[in-house]
Amino acid sequence: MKALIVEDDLALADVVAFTLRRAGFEVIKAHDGLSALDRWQSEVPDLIILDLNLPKLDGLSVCRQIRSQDNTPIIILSVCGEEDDIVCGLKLGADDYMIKPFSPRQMVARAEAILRRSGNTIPAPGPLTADDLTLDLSRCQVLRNEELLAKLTPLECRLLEILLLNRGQVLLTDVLIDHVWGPEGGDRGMLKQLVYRLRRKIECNPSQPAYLETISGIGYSFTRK
Amino acid sequence: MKALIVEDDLALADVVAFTLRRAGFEVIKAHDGLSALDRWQSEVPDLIILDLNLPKLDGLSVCRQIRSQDNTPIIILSVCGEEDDIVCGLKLGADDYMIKPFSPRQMVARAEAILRRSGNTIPAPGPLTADDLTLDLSRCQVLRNEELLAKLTPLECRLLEILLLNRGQVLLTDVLIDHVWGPEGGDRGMLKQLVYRLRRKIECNPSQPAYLETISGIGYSFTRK
DNA sequence: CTGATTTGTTACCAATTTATAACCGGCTGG
DNA sequence: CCAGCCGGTTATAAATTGGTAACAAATCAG
Repeated sequence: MKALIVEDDLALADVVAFTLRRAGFEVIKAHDGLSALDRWQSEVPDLIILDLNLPKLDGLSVCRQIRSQDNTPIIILSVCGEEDDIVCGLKLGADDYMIKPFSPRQMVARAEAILRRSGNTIPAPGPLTADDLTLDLSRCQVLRNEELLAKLTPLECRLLEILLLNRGQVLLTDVLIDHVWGPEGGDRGMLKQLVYRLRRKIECNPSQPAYLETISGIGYSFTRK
Repeated sequence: MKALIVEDDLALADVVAFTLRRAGFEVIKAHDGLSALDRWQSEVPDLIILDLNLPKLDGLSVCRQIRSQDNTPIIILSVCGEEDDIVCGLKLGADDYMIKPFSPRQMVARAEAILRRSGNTIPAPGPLTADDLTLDLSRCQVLRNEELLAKLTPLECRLLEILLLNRGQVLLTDVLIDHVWGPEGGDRGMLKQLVYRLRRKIECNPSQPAYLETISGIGYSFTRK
């Protein structure tokens, strides 16, 4: 299941991308209206998340262009106070809308609802593994080589989840905070603390992490050695 | 006995499906009006649960179409505040209606009432077993190795039922609450209490449960050891 | 109506989880 | 150099959670 995110705010685009990836989507991005149409034609996504306020070509035009050719499900994003644009977008054939700011969970829920309506099946997220580690999300447990390594708390579980979903990539501190606590929910101190506790549970030698690497000043990364 | 569920909210459709299956129905689903008619013609269900608010073809139209050809029992679903639609649906020949949210039990009761009225017999659910335990739903009794272990109260019975139906899986507290008390019906305190009482009846050592495992912060699971 | 059973409510405790603050060493930019 | 930031560590406080118990309210059977 492939989703195209069209959003000029890079930070927001990242949050949306990670959230959808976690829900099992393959994600591609575009940061202006023209490249959005490019990507749409070349990649043929199953779902489009479309910001209305875009450089080069505004979201409503993108919406109209796409609708003139097929009915790929579209969720439009808009800031509070632009109700007219939303109505306009829905008239142009968009399937749903969301007002910024919104919670990642809400977005996944809407995306799934729309795909369901358009007759698609929702991908089932498989077990998360990396190297010899496996994360059992339903039980909040980490296994190493099939055997129980540690029981995680709900927050630790969410942190490890997003790290594993994006293993090998560097995740910005803000992105991590957003995913674990939601918008307006956490700060760097709390993340520092959470990383520390997670390392103590999953690293053999927590002071010299083998899995959870620090990228100073940027964020963290789950590295496959 | 075959039931067709027409509902675009997949989560709700699942709950309804689950409930009817437990009551002994074979269940098929449709998520929009058009496919509902398809399924109805191809599967010839004995009962239809029909949401009114549907994509592609609305519930009232579906109802009219079906009634124009035969009188398969129909229960319509509607959200609070759409009384007009319900009246309209009943005029079109629907047999009963329910306002969302509703409890699963209520739905089974209505379904059985309608089938009884139309001269059908109601299926008898089979016994549920796991490990050496057997739950006799009709008598609210738990057997261990064929002999009586405990008499359960109706609520305890419903709790054990959903746990056994999903043995090995982790069930979220909210899911359990919904199944036992219905939406808007219970809270975590009541569930905690119910689990406590159930454990005292079925566990050899209630303070170190062998069957009913706690997944802290998440929910419970019936584990087969 | 009476008594037993079932269910809901409240309180308490222990354990766990999460938040907050303080300290330290290293690095960096001025 | 050094002031400030960053990240790791430690300690402690606050909040949450789950188990237990006692009791009140509701329900049900005789």
